[in-house]
Amino acid sequence: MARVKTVTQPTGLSLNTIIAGDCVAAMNALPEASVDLIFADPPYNLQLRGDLHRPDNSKVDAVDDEWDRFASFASYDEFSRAWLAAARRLLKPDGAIWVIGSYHNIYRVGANLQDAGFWILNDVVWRKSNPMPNFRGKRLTNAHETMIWAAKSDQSKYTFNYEAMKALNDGVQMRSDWVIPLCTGGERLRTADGEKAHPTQKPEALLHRVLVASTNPGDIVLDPFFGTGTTGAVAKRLGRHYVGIERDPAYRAAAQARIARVRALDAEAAAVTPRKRAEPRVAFGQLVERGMLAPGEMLHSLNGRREAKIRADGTLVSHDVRGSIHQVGAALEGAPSCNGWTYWHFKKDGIFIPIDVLRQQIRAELTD
Amino acid sequence: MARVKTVTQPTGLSLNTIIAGDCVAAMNALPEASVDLIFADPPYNLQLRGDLHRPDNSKVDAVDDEWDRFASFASYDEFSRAWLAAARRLLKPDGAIWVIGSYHNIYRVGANLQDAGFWILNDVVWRKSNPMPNFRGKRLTNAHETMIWAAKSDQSKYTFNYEAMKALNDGVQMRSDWVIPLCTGGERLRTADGEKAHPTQKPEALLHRVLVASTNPGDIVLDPFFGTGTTGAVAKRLGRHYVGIERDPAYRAAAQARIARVRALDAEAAAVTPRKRAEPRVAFGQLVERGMLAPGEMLHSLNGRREAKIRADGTLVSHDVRGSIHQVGAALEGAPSCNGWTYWHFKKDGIFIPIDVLRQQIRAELTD
DNA sequence: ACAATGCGTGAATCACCCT
DNA sequence: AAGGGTGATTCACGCATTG
Repeated sequence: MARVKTVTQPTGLSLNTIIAGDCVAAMNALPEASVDLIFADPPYNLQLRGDLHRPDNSKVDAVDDEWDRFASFASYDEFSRAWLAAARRLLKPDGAIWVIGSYHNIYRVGANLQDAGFWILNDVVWRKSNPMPNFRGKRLTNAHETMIWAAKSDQSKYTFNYEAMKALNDGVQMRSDWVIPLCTGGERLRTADGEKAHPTQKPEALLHRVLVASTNPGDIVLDPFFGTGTTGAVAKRLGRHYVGIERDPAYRAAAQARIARVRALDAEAAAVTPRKRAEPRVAFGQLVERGMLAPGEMLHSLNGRREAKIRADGTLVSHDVRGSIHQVGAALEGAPSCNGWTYWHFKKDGIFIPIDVLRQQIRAELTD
Repeated sequence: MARVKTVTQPTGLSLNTIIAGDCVAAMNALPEASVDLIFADPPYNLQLRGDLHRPDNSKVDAVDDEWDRFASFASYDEFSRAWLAAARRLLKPDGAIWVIGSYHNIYRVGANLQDAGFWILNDVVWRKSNPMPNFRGKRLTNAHETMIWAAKSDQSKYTFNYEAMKALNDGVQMRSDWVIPLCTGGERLRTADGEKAHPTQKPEALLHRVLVASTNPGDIVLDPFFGTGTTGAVAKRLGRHYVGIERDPAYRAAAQARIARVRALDAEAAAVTPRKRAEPRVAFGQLVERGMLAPGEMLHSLNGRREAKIRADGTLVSHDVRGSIHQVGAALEGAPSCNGWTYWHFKKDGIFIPIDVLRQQIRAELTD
């Protein structure tokens, strides 16, 4: 993935570039249903204490507190609806979005996101290991931010790399609360005079987990509030394509330079543990055809209480129940469903061995 | 505080009682500006579709009660606006509210709460130490719920017991994420036939922290969705007054009996011993996400004879062996098990450093 | 008596392919 | 488009039972 090179795909999208301009206008200029994932870190300058402006930029007279508040929330909602609608149009049917925010704005964003037809999959708490303390002692230390992960619709077959997340979490399911430190130290971009290049630069660790969880290598990730390009840097490293939109030229320049320094990982390093479902399908009948199991042989449940006879066509029979390994297992257990591969065992030298080991043998041959 | 006795205050409020009826109508019948704190656990509008079974085929006992069913987001919003308006009227000018919810409803509630004029002080994440797993492996484990803490207005001089919170948290500022287990075991109320008395009973530890943080002894706490009375039980124990509203007679009866069994503590006894912290678990994947080790980088055994490449999901690959740091180490050594933290080393300035030193670094951050 | 093992369960928006 | 078959999928903790 070149750092400045612009690749034009059949979608008409220029990949791995930063688009200058307003995010809504820029998104509306891109082809619909062309993007796999959107990561959005929208501004939340609600301006609740200072001057208030209506959506048309006219100033609100501070007559009445209720009206002020309403005007300011209403204009933020209007902004949220506009960019969420543009974002939803860009997503492929099975695409998904992540939005990050704090209590100032996340409730507005979340409600508008639901109203737009997105289907929330999880909300994820970024628990900061090193938050800024509350200096005045008037509230709790604000030690987290919230991310909403949502599919384009409740019909979407969204991407979730379950096994990879489980691996990242030492073999147990990844939870909805993630402990990750703030972006500080060498990772924090600085201007020439040592100022923070961007006030709210997100840690790359956060984007790493987001992209590993919900994209595959080669996917297209759009960030409409690109800032200094954390999304682009992590996408490039992990072998995903990015499209950034940012209106501030200083942020764009910082992002461009930053992403240029990133090296993409080789495919093996970027790879994650695949889902089981992706493995080639093997029919039980194949074990019979190959003589790994013989018609007439008996299969047993692990506890030894159930048994069934193998028939020549790869079905089982037990008393008056006939059918597939799954159907017979489910019927005998009175269960709604049953994975016959792990339920049934054959006997060898007096011990029960799951028939799944035979399937794995065939699969190993297939991938040789 | 007597268990059934009704005390009529100058406010006209009957304290330490459970009012039967619909929460909006009941609240509107109470005097305005008469309550110090409101704790609300409204229906979540879960929108569950089919049945869910565990991998062992047992059925999950889901929340399917009539009170949790709403026709649409619009009708849920209407319901939220109605009870929030009634609640706000009841609060004293310096009063505050807590609302608990999940991603299904909390964004609707939060936005409507802001629109009603409440001023959010913090959102607080209840991190469940023992959540139910995601059985189908399609999402992250939903391991938290969200509470919004808001003052009646941005002018309110709300109560916050900063020092008490700090003491509860081993002498450091209380954060906005609270680790508390689910309500199970002896605390969970059961019917005569062993069923859950209420499907969503909250743990007393949660209410304990809420009331210690944001009320003083003698304060009046209203709970418009009283259920089986967790708020009342904890309020009584801590020397606060409660007013509950609940329309289900079975829940009211269970709450009444429960609160009767509670003994109010004297002030001294209310002090809580700080909990001891176990050493936090650190996943190898966190080192990768944080950039302490890069995907693609090689790890080495101390003798230099074995090496493996790091992948993006925190697994290792060496020849055709893939898996966790422990699994790959064991496989390469032909050993039944292997502690990957001490087995694997990274190379820095020509010397081998065990990856365990990086884990220690993360642990040091977490326990600061 | 105490340790080891097994079982039950919790606010859950929990498939997907092929015919 | 709808229906049917295959087959993937769980963590922490309390409590009861077994050793």
